[in-house]
Amino acid sequence: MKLNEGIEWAVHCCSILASLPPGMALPARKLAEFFDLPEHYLAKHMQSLSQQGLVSSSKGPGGGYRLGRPATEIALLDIVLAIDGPAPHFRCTEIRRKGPSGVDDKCYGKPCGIARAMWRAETAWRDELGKVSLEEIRHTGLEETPHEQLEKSLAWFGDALK
Amino acid sequence: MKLNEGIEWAVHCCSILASLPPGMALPARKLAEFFDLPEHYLAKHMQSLSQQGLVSSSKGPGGGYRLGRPATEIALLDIVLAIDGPAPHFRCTEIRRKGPSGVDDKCYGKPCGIARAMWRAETAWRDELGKVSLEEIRHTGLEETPHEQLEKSLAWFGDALK
DNA sequence: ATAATAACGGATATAACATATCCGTTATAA
DNA sequence: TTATAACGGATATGTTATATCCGTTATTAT
Ligand code: SF4
Ligand code: SF4
Repeated sequence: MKLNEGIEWAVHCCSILASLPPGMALPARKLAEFFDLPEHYLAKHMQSLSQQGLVSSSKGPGGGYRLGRPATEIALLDIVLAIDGPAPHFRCTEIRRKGPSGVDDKCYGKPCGIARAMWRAETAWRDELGKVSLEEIRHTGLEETPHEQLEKSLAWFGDALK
Repeated sequence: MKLNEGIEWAVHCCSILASLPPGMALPARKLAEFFDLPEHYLAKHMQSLSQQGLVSSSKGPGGGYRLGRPATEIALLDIVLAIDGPAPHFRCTEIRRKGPSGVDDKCYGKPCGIARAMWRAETAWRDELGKVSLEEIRHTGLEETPHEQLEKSLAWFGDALK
């Protein structure tokens, strides 16, 4: 199993948006250019974020994306779910009731212990992602980005926003 | 993202093997029949379990699979990893160093905060799966299986093992 | 007004991966 | 000797992820 690559892209983009001066917006085209990503495909992911309200969009020249709410109120989990969708990773197909020993569907109430254990693990995963705010991501990112790159980025965004 | 369906199959099969009388073995053919699964594909998954030592196999008539060690010493995590493989679900592609602001690779030491957060969540997931033993799965399964199905299963396996 | 920008949704095309089958080989028990 | 069964490799099929393309609408700048 492999997680959608778009998750990585989306988190990076949100982190950039979180550092944007208030009132400013960045179009998908610029974000794609900055990370060297396929423009139209990234745009699709940005639209997913927009549908979830994580970012707000504005059309036309000077338009683009900005955060939909403060970075302190966006969890890593929100971004992951926006891209990955809400479906649980483990989906039981009820094989217990198949085959020669299966009995009537009515006899099976709740999902079995296997499914419950898998879902517990998934809940632990989500909980952990829920604890991390975009603001933390942004802050850590800023601290750990090489100085030289920070300067180049600032200059580049300066041009882009002009 | 969707987890391999084989995980569900494999856990169910291991749970059956855990209830097998000592010394007995079940061939993949019988397991597939019992759960109404594609025989050859299930066989592939059983081979994965075998490679990891979770089950031991014996060839020839009367052969098949049995547990490779006591059910108390097999974790749900072991089975999941045997089928799903050891690779982490989140794989960062280092997009931070791409694009116009990227600098030399030497400047990036450890993985960034995004990757670390994603991996922390995955660790939480694995930890949760590591806490569940196959013996618990088996026990819970036995308790929650409808009476009628238990009887049918016992009869069916009685014939199969004869 | 007009032209350029940009989000948006839908329709593709392509690549990657999961699912499933098939085959030949080896080992082993009846 | 025959039948069973695991094993590994090759292949086929289906489904999902990845990526592009198009037409439309909204908005800004000229
Ligand atoms: S609910 Fe449990 S027993 Fe039923 S198919 Fe899902 S995992 Fe198997
Ligand atoms: S290590 Fe972090 S910054 Fe680098 S590509 Fe992975 S997620 Fe992005």
